[in-house]
Amino acid sequence: MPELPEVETIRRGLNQFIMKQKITKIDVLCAKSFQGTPTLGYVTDIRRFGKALVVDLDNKNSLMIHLRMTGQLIYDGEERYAAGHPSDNFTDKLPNKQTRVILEFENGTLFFNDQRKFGFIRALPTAEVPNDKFIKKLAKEPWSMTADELYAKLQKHKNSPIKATILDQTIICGLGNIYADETLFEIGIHPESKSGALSPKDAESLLHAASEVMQKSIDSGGSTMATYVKADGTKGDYLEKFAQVFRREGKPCPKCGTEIVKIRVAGRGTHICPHCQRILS
DNA sequence: CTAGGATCCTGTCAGC
DNA sequence: TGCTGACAGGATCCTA
Repeated sequence: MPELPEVETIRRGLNQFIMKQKITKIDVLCAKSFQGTPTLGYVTDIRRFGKALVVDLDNKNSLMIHLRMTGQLIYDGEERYAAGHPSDNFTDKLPNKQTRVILEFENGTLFFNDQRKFGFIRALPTAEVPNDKFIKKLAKEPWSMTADELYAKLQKHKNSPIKATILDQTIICGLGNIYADETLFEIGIHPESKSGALSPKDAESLLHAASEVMQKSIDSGGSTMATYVKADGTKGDYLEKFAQVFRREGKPCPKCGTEIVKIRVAGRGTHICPHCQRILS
């Protein structure tokens, strides 16, 4: 679930709360959620690779964390910092039914919650991080990629719908279901368009839109996540104020007023303006 | 090699 | 009320 902007928001939050702190104990409540051998030490760095986080420790080991669809990281210390899959339980008493791993720190506790158990924490030597089978395959993030590079990849997957192509982290890194829909809306391209139908200029505007959409979300302090449950416990309007099309089916397109429609593309729920987004051919 | 569909798992919601 | 199927902010595996 969390896409690049949410994971970056989590990274910044954790940087504030667990950097230089020592992990004193790790409790694995669900074996599937923790790969490798738990390891204790001081946090020396918190890095992000696409949608994955890597917590480096001073003992030459690292903890790679991938939240997948429903992962949450909630730090409970003097104050609580919660981010990840949005839900009411950000304010729950923890651990709860969805808590899979508990990392104890000197001054607080980090809970890894994950309803569907698709996410995981993986312990590995820090030196092996660049060779990790997931991290190794990641493509560049949109702001680091040239239009020529993207265009070449689109040609390589010319028969796949463009939405499926930009969800593939080995082609372009960071987009998930929300930002893919938002990006394609911004550039007025229908998600079912074949990737090969995009021109080099389309590739350029896609990169630009993807960068802007994700950067805007990061800049708003993870409006999509961290502020979802406000201090008083009420729900924030994290998607409402951000999304132009995502989960806005039945509502008017912000550009032209046509009703937004939900369809299915590449096996995922997909939101479009049928007037602004035409199928390229 | 690419493309498309099933699959991992739990929870919620719409429809009967 | 209780059941059923569809679906979910991701990625991998299997098949054609």
